[in-house]
Amino acid sequence: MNLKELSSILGLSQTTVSRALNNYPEVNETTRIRVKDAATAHNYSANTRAKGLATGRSMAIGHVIPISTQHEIVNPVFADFIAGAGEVYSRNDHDMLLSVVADSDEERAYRSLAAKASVDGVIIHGPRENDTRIKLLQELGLPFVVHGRASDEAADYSWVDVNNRRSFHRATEFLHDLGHRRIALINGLESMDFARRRRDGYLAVLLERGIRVDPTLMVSEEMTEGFGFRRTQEMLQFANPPSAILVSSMITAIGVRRAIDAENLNIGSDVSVIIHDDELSYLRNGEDIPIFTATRSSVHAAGRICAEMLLAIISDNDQSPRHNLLETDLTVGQSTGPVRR
Amino acid sequence: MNLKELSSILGLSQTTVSRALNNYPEVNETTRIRVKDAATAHNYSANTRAKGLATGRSMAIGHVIPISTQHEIVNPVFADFIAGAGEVYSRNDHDMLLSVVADSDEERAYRSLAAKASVDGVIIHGPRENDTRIKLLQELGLPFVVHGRASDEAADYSWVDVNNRRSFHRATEFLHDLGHRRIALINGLESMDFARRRRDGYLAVLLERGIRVDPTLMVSEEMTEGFGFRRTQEMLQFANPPSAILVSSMITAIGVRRAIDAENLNIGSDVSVIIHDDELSYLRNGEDIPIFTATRSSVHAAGRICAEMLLAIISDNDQSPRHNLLETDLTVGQSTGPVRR
DNA sequence: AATCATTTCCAAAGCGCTTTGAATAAAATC
DNA sequence: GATTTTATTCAAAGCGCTTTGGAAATGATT
Repeated sequence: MNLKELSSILGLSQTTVSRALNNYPEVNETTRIRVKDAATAHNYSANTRAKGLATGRSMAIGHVIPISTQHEIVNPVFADFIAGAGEVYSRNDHDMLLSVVADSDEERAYRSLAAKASVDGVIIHGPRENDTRIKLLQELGLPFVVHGRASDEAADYSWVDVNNRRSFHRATEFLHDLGHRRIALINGLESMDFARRRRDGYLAVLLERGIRVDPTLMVSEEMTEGFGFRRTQEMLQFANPPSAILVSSMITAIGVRRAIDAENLNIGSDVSVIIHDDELSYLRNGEDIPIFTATRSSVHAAGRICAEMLLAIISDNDQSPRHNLLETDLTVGQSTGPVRR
Repeated sequence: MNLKELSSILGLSQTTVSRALNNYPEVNETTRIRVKDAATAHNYSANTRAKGLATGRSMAIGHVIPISTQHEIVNPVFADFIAGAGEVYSRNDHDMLLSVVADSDEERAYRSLAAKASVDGVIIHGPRENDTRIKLLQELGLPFVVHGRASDEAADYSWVDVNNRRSFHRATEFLHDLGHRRIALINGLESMDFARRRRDGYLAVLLERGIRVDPTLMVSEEMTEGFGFRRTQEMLQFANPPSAILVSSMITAIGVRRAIDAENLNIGSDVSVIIHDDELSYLRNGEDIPIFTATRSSVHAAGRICAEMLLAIISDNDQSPRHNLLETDLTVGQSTGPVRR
């Protein structure tokens, strides 16, 4: 069923039928209703590609996902972000286009999206050190929103980010206030911007409060469960082990917990733990009382906010950069307590 | 940059340029090279929508994802599946189109994909009891592959599935051989086909070996961490608690472990645990020696296999159903041991 | 009744590509 | 040297839609 058939059934021109369906004013309301009913009855929807060709818009948003496990992206956090963004797209009749590409092909993927005009905009995930994507997209003239920020990018651009620095600053202060002086940081890859900011927040407190920085208490890697387990296990063997641990992800924290349990130590009393909690649907931080004391910020909501911002930029046709800095909650759970003397 | 511009730059007709780029034989090799070089130089790629309109193909595969947390889909397993499928799509110049929709809109989403002709095929995730999607897609004539199977669907269709029944049958036997008689099953939602099959495998062993089925040892819900924790905690309070637990997911198993640890019991010696391990990138089941004894099957690989099957169906233009039943490995880890007397 | 403004509808052009059918040039055959 | 084949190239139609620039019909105004 296409426009031609539908309009001949209705005895109307394609013009009128098209206008009726797209809610243009210059069509009689009676006719409009008749047309819409017929469209429903014959299960007609305008062919995406033909419509796109005619309007010059694709009604789709692209997400380029590097395949490598070196990146933070094929991880559970991603599923929740995508779910949030996808909700917004659907609600606004947009499609979500995912490109899973090898790391080396990332730039090419963006160029191709732009050249083939297959999307109206893109979301950039997990900005890194010396990220070239922002500059590239500005050159390509493809509207975009960054989930996160790129510290060493001079140009202004639209982003949605969590206040990672303040978040970890507060968490570190909280631990210090409880008397902890040996505070470890189990961070994400510090080539990722968010991880750098978290480290900065952590280091700032040590500096402000005159605590010596111990590099053996700072580790940074891809945020897997195994990483959390291994590094915690190691640290607990130290002559002077940490009394508190700051962990960048729920996933990693699960490994941290496993290591602490394996040593027959108690979280909260023997070792305090604060995590960053993205509020993952499938890995909730407890029900009423949080399991872990946490800096909390919903990545699902972040997905929604990014998508809304991007759609607004596209429809307003206003490329002037927008920003949204989300603050985290510091929610106290059962995993922190005063330092043991 | 479009075809018209490019061909006028080259002093050739659009026909020739198009044919050169699409590797048609009726074009001089010298010309082809000249054309391809120019295309690269001017960063030309054919407009997706125009190409699609002309060819009648979208070069995209759709995935419809119901939003509700009642379903198993916005979960970490999904991220790995998508990554696997996406790899295959990229390699074959296809795009992946994600539709995140409310549960009630699922059917409409498929109809719309078909009517708008925006994809060449779809993957169906997580078939359920009385799943209507298979029938619907057959009516719509949209090629598809099901990840999983639908027990109560009479019609034949293409699927890729794990041998869930045999998998849990073997796992249950393994526990029984170790002397366990009180074996609990912490399963996914049993409205989901895979969960039903796992239960069947489990129940078959009890029947075969003359063990009384205890309904209080069988629970079924969405596979979250919290679910695993709560139910394990409850069961461990029983007068006659389980000595072994079969868990349908790594995520749930993390909660199970938390509950066992909280009781100061030891996994492997006090309580044996076998999980189903999807080999999630971010939640590996240990490095060399598995943490959990597990029935193992990579969901990432399943994504690849589904995608390959679907692309083959589309390009061979052969709708005759194909099947792929994947067997799991039963890998012994540190979480199982002989029953304590 | 004549004029003008509104409302409602339509024919046709155009979006950027592929593909059919034909034309031209070069090579091969007689 | 005339004719047929083969190798290259091209003009134009068509994919299914939107949108421009009328045209026809209706209603309001003089």
